[in-house]
Amino acid sequence: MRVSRTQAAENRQTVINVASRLFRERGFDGIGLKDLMKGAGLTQGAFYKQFASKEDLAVEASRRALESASGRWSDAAAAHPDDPLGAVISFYLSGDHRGEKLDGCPMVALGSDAARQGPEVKAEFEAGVRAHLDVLDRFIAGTGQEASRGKAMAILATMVGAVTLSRVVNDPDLAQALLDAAAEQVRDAAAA
Amino acid sequence: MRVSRTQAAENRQTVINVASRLFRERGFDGIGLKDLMKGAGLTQGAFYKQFASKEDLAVEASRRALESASGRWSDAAAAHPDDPLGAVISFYLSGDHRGEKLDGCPMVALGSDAARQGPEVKAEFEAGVRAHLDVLDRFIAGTGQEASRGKAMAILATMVGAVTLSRVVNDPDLAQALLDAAAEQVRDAAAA
DNA sequence: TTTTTTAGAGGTCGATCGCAATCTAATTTA
DNA sequence: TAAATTAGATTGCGATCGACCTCTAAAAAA
Repeated sequence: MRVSRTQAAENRQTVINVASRLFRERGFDGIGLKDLMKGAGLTQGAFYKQFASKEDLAVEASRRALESASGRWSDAAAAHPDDPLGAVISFYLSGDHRGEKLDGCPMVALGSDAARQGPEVKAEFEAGVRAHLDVLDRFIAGTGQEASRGKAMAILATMVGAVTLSRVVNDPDLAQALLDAAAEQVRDAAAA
Repeated sequence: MRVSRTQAAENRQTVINVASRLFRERGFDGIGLKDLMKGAGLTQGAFYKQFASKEDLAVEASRRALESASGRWSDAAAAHPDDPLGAVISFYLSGDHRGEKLDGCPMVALGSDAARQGPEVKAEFEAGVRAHLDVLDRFIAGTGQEASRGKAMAILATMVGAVTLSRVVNDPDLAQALLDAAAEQVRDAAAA
């Protein structure tokens, strides 16, 4: 089935979008190309006309997921001009976000996996980390840009760690307590 | 080749130990039973005499890894009675620990993976999280046990998140900055 | 107590059977 | 015609299991 040039380009984007979600849900090793393509409404044979390899797709999907994630941060902040940082904290450290395995933060969903990937995937994560830090920087009560950068790093680490931990425990109360404790510390740190 | 009862028990422990390391290095899905057993000096056929399934082994290996990890915290603290918390922070948020994929913290190495596992694996991680929190609790300048628990949770989240992030980026300077920023915030939080 | 049996635990090797990633030939239509 | 997609083939590894073997450990017999 031949498809128009623009349609083909759309298909490519669809595959990347689907992959960015399914990788988050099941891990890079947890989903095969067949299911991945099926999720995009295509068959596996079409894969290698669009991507060089599964790792190539992992790179594209990582970029897409990270961009989407930092975009959500910017959006949340923009929607609450009175307290942009508070808005980011509230949504990120929420029970809802804990449950959002598919669309949630890729640093949480794929952090351990990304640490085992090649430099190209890591480069995407590195860019994503920097983008998130930039968003935080903008809203932190910082004395100088250097002090602010350090605060942003600690805050990002706390947030990522809290959601990660909240997902590896069964007890919902413990999970919520972890999120709450992190939120409190992050608010303090940002204000200090 | 039949072996003695104690030898068999030893073999079982060896498999668990090897698995606790290889799972951390390559993820639950990243290593097969054949290589796992080879690492223990046995053949794959012996596996099902000792374990019901790969998931069964994942549970045992998770427990082993978490116990070892919280043990390291206790040991580090015990070795520095003057500043137990500082000792834990220094070793955990070090460049060395960042590079210790095999023996490092399982919450970092397997956090994303564990979130996708069944409740039995998560139960081991939950117990591990609680054990780590207990160690922190003991050394935090806390007003009451409740305030201290919250602090411990935020500190643990920050530490886990920082090492995770430090491993998903390529740039060693950024990685170190993340660890340093987390260490500073954690020290402040513990003293507050 | 000492010897002899014997059940079966713990092991090896190899088979199964499905799914993985990857590539090629054929099909379709812009 | 030629680009885009497909179905199907290939090749290899995944978890799991079964047949068989060896000897330990515990019971039975001396």
